[in-house]
Amino acid sequence: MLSRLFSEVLPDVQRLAADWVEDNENEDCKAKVGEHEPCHLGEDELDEPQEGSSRAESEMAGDDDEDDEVDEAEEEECGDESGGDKPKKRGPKKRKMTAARVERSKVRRLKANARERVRMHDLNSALDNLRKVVPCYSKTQKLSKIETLRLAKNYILALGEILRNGKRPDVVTYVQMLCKGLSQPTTNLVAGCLQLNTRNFLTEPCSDGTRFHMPSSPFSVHAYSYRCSRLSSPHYQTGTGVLNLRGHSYGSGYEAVYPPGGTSPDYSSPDYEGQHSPPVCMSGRQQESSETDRNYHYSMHYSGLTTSRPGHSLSFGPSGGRSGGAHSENIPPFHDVHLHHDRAPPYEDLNAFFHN
DNA sequence: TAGGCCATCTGGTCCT
DNA sequence: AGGACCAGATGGCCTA
Repeated sequence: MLSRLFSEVLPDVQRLAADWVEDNENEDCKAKVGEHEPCHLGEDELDEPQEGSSRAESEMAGDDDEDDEVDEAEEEECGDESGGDKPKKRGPKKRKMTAARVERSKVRRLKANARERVRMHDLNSALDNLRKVVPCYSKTQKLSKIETLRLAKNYILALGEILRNGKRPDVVTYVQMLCKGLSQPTTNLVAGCLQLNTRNFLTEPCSDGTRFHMPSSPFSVHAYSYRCSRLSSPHYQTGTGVLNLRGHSYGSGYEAVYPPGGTSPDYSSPDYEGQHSPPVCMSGRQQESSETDRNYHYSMHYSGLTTSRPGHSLSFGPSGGRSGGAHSENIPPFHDVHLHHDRAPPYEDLNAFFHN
């Protein structure tokens, strides 16, 4: 089902991400699959097939007539005289389980297990690709499968909405769409990413002197890489990279993707459907290699500054948005912010950072 | 220790 | 017949 989703909904996204991924993780994955040994296969169970496996056993029948002369007793054992309260099974009479047949069944089961492992690894690779193209990506702390799918769905819907409207979305709306149905940690994560992104829109002057590059296309996407050690652990706070979101301290570790927005997410807004979340870890610990840094087209580095506004919504942006707050009051200053402003075509812009 | 997430095994079903 | 796909079961790992 997941693979169908990917193939139907995200073929382009996957293709774009694949270039970046395939040389790395896919190869590793395949290698692991190849060398993986079937674990705990339960030889005993295979030697004595379970009752439920009768179909499988019968499937492999037909090519071993040479075994038919074996024990008549076995036939009674696995015959269709189920007796008792079990309904009589229809279909071809089950062949008796000879030693050779059992052996073949074993081999077939092993092969099926190996195929299943490969299939699941492929599926996981696709999920990894998907993680890289949804907002908030971290190599060190992956979103769970279900959260990745939910966020991807919301992201697609949000982008589709942008396409339909042909204009920049309100950040509040954007956050709401992205966070719909997400767990609290993921909601916090996405919102935190958006907060940081919006800040940079406001604080980082563009090369051409303008305050913020607002491409003509609504698809301008800006990504920032943060550092995070563990998404599900709210207590990872290190000396750097911790900021506060809705009264909680957040570090970073994630790469976020956003359309440009002018207003802030307002968690106190009645429109906000996401759950208000407990603190989520976004540790500022510099865990990843400098090479990883280089790989991210957009990267953000900031020193550990924390704002504490318990019980308050995010509030930033020059226009104030619904929260109406001035970002300078709520946002810790950033140091050494690296932001690239590209004027690439919409879709290139959208995906550019995934390949850098 | 409970709960969440995950990988793996397994049998059933469908398709080629 | 064999492979792909699916869902249930199981056990391991991690975190609160």
